[in-house]
Amino acid sequence: MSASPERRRQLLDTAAAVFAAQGYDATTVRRIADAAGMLAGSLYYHFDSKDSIVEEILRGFLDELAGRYDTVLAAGLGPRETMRALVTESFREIDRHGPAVAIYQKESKTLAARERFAFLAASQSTFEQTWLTTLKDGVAAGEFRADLDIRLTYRFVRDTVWVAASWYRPDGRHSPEEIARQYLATVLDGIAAPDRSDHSPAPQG
Amino acid sequence: MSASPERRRQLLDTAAAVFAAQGYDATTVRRIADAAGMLAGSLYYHFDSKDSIVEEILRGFLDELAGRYDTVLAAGLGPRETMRALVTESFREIDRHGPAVAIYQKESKTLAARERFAFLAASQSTFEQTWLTTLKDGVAAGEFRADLDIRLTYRFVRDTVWVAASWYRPDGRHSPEEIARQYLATVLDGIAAPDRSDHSPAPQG
Amino acid sequence: MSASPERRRQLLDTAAAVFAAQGYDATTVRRIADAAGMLAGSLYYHFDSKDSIVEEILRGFLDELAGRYDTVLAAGLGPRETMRALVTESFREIDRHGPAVAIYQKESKTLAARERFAFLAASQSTFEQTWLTTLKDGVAAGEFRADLDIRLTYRFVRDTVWVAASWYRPDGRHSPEEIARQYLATVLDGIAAPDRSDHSPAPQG
Amino acid sequence: MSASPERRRQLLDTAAAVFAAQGYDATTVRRIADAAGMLAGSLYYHFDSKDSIVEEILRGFLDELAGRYDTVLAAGLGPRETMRALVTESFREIDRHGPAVAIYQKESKTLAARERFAFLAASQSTFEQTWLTTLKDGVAAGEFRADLDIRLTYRFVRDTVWVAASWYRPDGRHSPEEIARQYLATVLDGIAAPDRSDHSPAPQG
DNA sequence: AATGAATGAGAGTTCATTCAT
DNA sequence: AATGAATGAACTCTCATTCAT
Repeated sequence: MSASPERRRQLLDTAAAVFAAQGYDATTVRRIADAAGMLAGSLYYHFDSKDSIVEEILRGFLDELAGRYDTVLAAGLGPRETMRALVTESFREIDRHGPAVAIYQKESKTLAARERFAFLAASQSTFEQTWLTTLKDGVAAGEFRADLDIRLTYRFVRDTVWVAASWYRPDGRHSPEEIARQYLATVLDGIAAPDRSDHSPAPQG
Repeated sequence: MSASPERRRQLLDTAAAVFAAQGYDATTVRRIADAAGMLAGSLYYHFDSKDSIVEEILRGFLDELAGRYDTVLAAGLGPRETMRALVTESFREIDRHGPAVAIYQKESKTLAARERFAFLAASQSTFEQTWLTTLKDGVAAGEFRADLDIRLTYRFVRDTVWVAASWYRPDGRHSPEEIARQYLATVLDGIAAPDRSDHSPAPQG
Repeated sequence: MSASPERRRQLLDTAAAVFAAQGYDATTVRRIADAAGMLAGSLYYHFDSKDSIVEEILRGFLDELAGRYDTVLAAGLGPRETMRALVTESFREIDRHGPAVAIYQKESKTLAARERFAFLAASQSTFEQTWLTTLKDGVAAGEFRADLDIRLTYRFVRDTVWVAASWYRPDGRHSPEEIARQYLATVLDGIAAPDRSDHSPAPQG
Repeated sequence: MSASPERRRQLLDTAAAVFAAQGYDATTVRRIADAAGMLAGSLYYHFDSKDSIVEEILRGFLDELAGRYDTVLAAGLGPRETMRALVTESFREIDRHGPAVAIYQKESKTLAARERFAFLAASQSTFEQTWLTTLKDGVAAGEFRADLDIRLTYRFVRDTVWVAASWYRPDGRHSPEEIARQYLATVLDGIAAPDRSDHSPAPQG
């Protein structure tokens, strides 16, 4: 259909920004077209449907992220460093494709119920495996606490990372690496001040 | 014979479940009516509009939560215990009104832009103050790390807590208190195993 | 159905006032009920339908008016005096049943198209005959100008009289008889000052 | 190839005819669309709402009429000739835009209560001034009877003129000028035959 | 590559009406 | 005599989509 892949990219970026700001269902095709400086009907020269637009946005984001995660895993770091790297790549992804991540975070649960978006569930499974394995290995290696509830921890980590897409601004004070560092400090070592053995509930012996 | 307020409550609960499952915009009034065993038009005997339904759901949740938070603050606990209590109340709220929380988490940003839902922004401000104060006090009291980025930490805490509403099932394995305990362990002390080489040279023998 | 004809009358008056103020189609049954201090459904104890309410209002008005006109005709006055009497009775009817007249004036054309309201067309025919005869007799008797277009004049007379229902207030400055007198002065003798033979278009010899 | 404004005009004319025939409230948007040979939804490509359609119809009519009246006033004729000209222009307007006038006559009172249609009240005031001034000047100049109730006369004149829109057919026997002449004969000189006994003892030989 | 006009399905909402109580 | 709750049809309006130009 479309001749220029660049135009396509522009349009996808425009659409992603609108979807992220208003929500997928609340976004009309006309609004995207407005933002792109054309009429609603004209979008159909470039894309088959509204669904196909989000699909392409989400696939692009997920493919890229999967690639980054694979690279991290291929490096064969220890669990703690792997986690550091995964988190950092995640915040970088938010930095690069914030709108796509925000859409993913907000809409994937609903979209995944539809056949067309089955790939969302598949991706999620893969990512889940990556994280569960890393956490489990970390516990086995004695790098993470032995009493962690792995699945619960996975959810906490996953959600806090992605939810950042809803407030992160690429031009804000914090670089993605800085946010990742802060985030990791919190998650790895906690926000409590270093232990002075006076916590209220006596530390279970 | 069911008095009006009870029927209203039933309908609100039904609606909340549907909104939470499908998203506000994607939910049709007909679908809510189906779930309630009536026709779409009949809903309008009880409510003015689709908007007024979510509004009532969200107001109910926010009012209740504000009350709980106030009780916590009025207890005058130290920052660490205050945080523990706030988190626990939050997970209990998810336990009681999961759908309402899920709607709040997913839709409030978009809804708050509309005049009718300005109260959402107001509530959020109040909650933000509660958390920021608690965190600041904790740092001042030496209970939380001195190097915390307060705002960033606030966001992490807020988001992880609320996002739990999207996967929490009241009949699941974990009670809200159990989840709160796990969560607090993570956030307060981190997921890293107590490290012998980095800082304190072996915590508590 | 209804026990008390008085209650019925009250309700009809209330309904007539609302219909006259808002128009038949724009008036909801609920609004009438509100004005009557009851719920919409309760009206159906007294009346079969919204249609039956207007029908009763209009029939009441038309029957009464037909009676008055008949009395006038039965008096056997000359055309000029007959006209005077018909006009006066018409304004009195507006005084007594302003809302009913206003509804008739505004809605009868549309309503008459429906089988149920065929009686409107019938009444109108009768009235038309009364007027046409009176005018024709007046011309024949030399009391009205010989060059009158009878049908046109009939319409002018009919419309100006009825349209008064839309602005007439029973408690206003003018009594119905006073308005009738003014009206007749205008229609019979014109608004021009008594002829001084200096009209612009030379009075055709 | 029909340029947008032409299509718009066509659709407005179609809508005006339907509104005039059935009444504004009783007219569904589907019926207008039917009459225009399209589906209901398609109308919304051209117009924002049903309200905006009547608004445009009424504004068009009122603007044009105001222009004609202004031209008449600018001519600086005497009161009697001014009146003649105003009446003639009014019937011509009915000839050109009968449906619009009929809608104005029937619906403006109800519509004017709504903010959007406040312009109706404004126009009416202007027209009222035009007529009151003309009548007053005529009385002062001795062209109209000294004992006229100006406001009452204004209402009679206004209503009879506009109400003609409800029965006037452009293809009927009478041209607008002819109707205006008949009408003026009635209003200016009355329908009574020149009377020999009452006042002037035989007008002009 | 884009426009202008239309489609058709379905959305939220209204409303006359019904009926058990 | 009236209420409270519901029905079901219809209404205005929106929107993704199509297609001739």
